[in-house]
Amino acid sequence: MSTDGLRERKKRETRIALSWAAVRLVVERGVANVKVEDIAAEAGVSLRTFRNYFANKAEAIAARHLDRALEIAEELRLRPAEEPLWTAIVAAVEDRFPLGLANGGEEPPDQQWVDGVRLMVAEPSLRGEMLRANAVAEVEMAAAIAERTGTDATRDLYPKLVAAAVGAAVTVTMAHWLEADSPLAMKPLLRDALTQFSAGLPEPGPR
Amino acid sequence: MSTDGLRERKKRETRIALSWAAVRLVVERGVANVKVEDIAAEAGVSLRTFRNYFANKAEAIAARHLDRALEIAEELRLRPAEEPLWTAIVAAVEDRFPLGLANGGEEPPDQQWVDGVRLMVAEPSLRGEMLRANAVAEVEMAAAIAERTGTDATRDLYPKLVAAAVGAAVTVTMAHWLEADSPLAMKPLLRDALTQFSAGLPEPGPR
DNA sequence: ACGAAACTTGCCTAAAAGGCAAAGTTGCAC
DNA sequence: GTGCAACTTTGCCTTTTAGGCAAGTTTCGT
Repeated sequence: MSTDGLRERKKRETRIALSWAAVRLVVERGVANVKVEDIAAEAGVSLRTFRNYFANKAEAIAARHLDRALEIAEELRLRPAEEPLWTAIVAAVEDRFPLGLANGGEEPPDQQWVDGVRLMVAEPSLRGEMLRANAVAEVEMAAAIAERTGTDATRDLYPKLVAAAVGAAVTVTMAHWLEADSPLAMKPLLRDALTQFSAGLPEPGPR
Repeated sequence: MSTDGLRERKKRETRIALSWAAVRLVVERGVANVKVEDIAAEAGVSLRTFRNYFANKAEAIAARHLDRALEIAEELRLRPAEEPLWTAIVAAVEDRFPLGLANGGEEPPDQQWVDGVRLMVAEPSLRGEMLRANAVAEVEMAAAIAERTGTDATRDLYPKLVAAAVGAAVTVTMAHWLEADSPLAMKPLLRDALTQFSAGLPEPGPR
């Protein structure tokens, strides 16, 4: 999956170094107090090189998010073809989601980090960029779904709708999670959101 | 709905003038060949005033989209409370959607305009901003849905999921429509997308 | 009609953005 | 291994964006 020669590997490493540097600095100091120059310096490359990789701060920051979303699509492709669609989707998401959000999803993220992330995702430009990342990944996701269901990624609405539902489930879950005062468990929320999308969202009966 | 005194009205007018100017110029010339200064000039205000209204080009352009999305949420609130949720949603969307996309949805948009719009929405920064506009409107939408269904906009996932589904339906439909070679009718697509979200997205049976 | 509040504008500085070409690396064929 | 082609990094440079601040105008409420 990654013996592409030195050149490719270095490039990926630089890209990741830059985007992690961006995230770290912004979570620490707030987006307004980080210059692109700082990010480049932190990652050990020139400002001009930063611009070869990313058009702006937001894109650099959202790159981690994008990569994760693409991995979910990739994972979906790797799942056995016999597996029912939604089973595969839930598995793919839960598998690859342990969000690069914090370190690797291992240790419980400390409060300072969470606060920083909250501030970060509240930033308008960032939100847009993360949503865009979702949209990019949804194209891959839709293609994977089309393959798996024998639908047509170009002409049919279905695979696009499912892909969009997955993206929406992830987005809504993260938002809900970040808004909650008491720390919620992420996985059950995610599973719940995906299940509701797959099963439909009929109006809840009058109590 | 709009006798808010001169000040408010002028402000709204300026905002709209600016964002239409932005859209027109960008559709004509492409986003790279339009300076913020040009937009301000076209709308008859100073560059500095532009910046009082919008942080950047993308935001100005997406403002039309945002306003439309907010109107849909507003319309949902106005619908009779007895109407079933999804009936009301479909009606609200179809009612307010005749996309400011072209003139007002009346005349069939001419080819040059459609091409321009295609280029415009292909622009990465623009896509992000439009998605962000959706997200902003979805908050309102979720609140309206929560009211209507007796759920809690803060604690429950349901209203957020439905709002996200509406946003996704609109986005997917527009993308699908813009990608199609032959001109498709928008309304049936929209209705179809919404219906699928409400009813669920089970894997299509093997043919 | 008058003062408070809000809006517009110009001025100014810092930062972002991106074209271009020189210098440095890596990959590949021989 | 050598050498050339392709790609990457970097510095330099110019234009554009972004936004703080304060002076001048317009609108609002009483």
